Amino acid sequence: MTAGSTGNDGPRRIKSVQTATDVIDAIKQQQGGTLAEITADLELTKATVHTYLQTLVDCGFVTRDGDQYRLGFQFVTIGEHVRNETDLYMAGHNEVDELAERTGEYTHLIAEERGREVVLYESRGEFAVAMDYHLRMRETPQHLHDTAAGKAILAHLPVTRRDEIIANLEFERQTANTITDAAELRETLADIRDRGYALNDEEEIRGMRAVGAPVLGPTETVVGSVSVTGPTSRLQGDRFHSAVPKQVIETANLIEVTLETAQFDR
Amino acid sequence: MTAGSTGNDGPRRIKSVQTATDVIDAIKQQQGGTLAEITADLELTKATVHTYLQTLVDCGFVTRDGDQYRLGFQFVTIGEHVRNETDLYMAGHNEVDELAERTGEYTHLIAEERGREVVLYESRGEFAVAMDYHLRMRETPQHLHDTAAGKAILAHLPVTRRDEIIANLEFERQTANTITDAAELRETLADIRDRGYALNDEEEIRGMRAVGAPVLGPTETVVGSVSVTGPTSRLQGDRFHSAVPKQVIETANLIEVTLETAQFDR
DNA sequence: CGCGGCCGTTTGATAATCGCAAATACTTAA
DNA sequence: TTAAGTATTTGCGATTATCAAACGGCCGCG
Repeated sequence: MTAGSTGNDGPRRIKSVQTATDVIDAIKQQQGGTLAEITADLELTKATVHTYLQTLVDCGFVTRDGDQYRLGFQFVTIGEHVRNETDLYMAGHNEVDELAERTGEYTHLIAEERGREVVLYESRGEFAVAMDYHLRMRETPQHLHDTAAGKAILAHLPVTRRDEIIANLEFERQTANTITDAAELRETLADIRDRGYALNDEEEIRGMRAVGAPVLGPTETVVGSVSVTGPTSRLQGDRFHSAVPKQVIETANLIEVTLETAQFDR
Repeated sequence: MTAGSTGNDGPRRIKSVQTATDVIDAIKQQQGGTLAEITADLELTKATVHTYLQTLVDCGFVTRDGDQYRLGFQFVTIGEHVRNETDLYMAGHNEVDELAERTGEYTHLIAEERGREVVLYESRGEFAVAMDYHLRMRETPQHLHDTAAGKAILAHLPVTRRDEIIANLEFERQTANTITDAAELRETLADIRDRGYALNDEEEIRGMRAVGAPVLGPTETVVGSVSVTGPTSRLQGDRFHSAVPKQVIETANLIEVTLETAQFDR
């Protein structure tokens, strides 16, 4: 049979690059492993995976220590490069530091990519206790519907993108408060647009609340968001519904001004 | 002529992955660009580069905004993941923060990979002035011979690796003080081993000094280093040659203890 | 001591893929 | 409208990736 008979339509892609991505993902999820272990997660031969690993080591994406393969520090340095190229990060990380100082809680600077939230920067206020969760959230892009920062962004995206993202949401329940259907989410998003800030009332993690505000660009397009996260015991009443929202919005506005004013050399 | 006649020996590699790496590098160096611009840096056809870019976008390594291609935030999140998997980072970043508080200067936590230094973490003390250089050093792996942290690592690497790295050094002169030949470097490294700490006296950047100490693992293998960097005006006399070195070594030792004690769950 | 099992590595062969050239579509400017 | 610049698609031949199978190294066990 001919090659074309497989019904292989669609735009053309480089299969080897997709395979390499699979290999990288496998290493990432296993937190490093031997050739045999990595191969087990991939529908490929040991020999093939071996060739990919050698190539990725050459290119610096993977390191090898004995028979353990791990992701290379190149991801750290390129990641740093990407952050420093991002106007939102350059304009915002100092403000987010100050917000952490003023509130004493964890603060985050968030961007959106492919319908997920990306933590560009995290700052820890003096009352913020060590948590494991903040590692997870920085490592893996989270959904946009169950965090304050995510909802703040989602609320201000262009309608078409918003609809597209909502349509692809899985609404996995994290806590009793997680929003689990599209209608409820849309209502909440309308509220957020009216108020100018988003709340997360133990919707992602039990015992944790958060306040988020969008950072808008010149043409009202949302470029990201800022948020404050802390235990429900400290985020209550007036502080949760008025004082902290005011501070978060103020920070977001300051970042907006910097974004429009400052020239980030390119 | 037949395909085999090219004398293509050497270990087998996936060419498309190497090409994808070239594409990523081109985007990185141009700080993003159009298809035409990226193609100009690569000995490939526009059509070919186009297919690679589409693939990389699919895989999340590249984002597209209109006709501008940029590296994706996936590098940020994977980079974060790699850092959090690194024992040295988990054991050291708090100590490096404290060192910054105590000295008031920039402090760094450094690892080594492929003969270059990688900035795992940077902390800014209250007297540390904003610098552009610290962005550069975090983005691009630096050589090991012209920084305090680098020399501290190099001094304690196993002889074979050290010789290998020194043999591949280019000794590019950065300032009047840069060490520019292997003999001089070896002498300095011997001193560093005797003293237990490394100095950088305006060898990388004019006006900047630094003190670095190695972080050693259980079997005396070096796993990284810690350093303090500041203007020569503040790092002088006793402070440069005794007080700060003492603090840097203390921090490195604390990290060593944490590394041996703590169980980083895997 | 030698054997079996379990790694990682190499290799031959061929189906499948990549990469170029050229054609096509899409945008903007004049 | 044409023109000139983009980005995208496609046909096709040379190159390459992939698998199976053989190889080599290491450890533990009988």
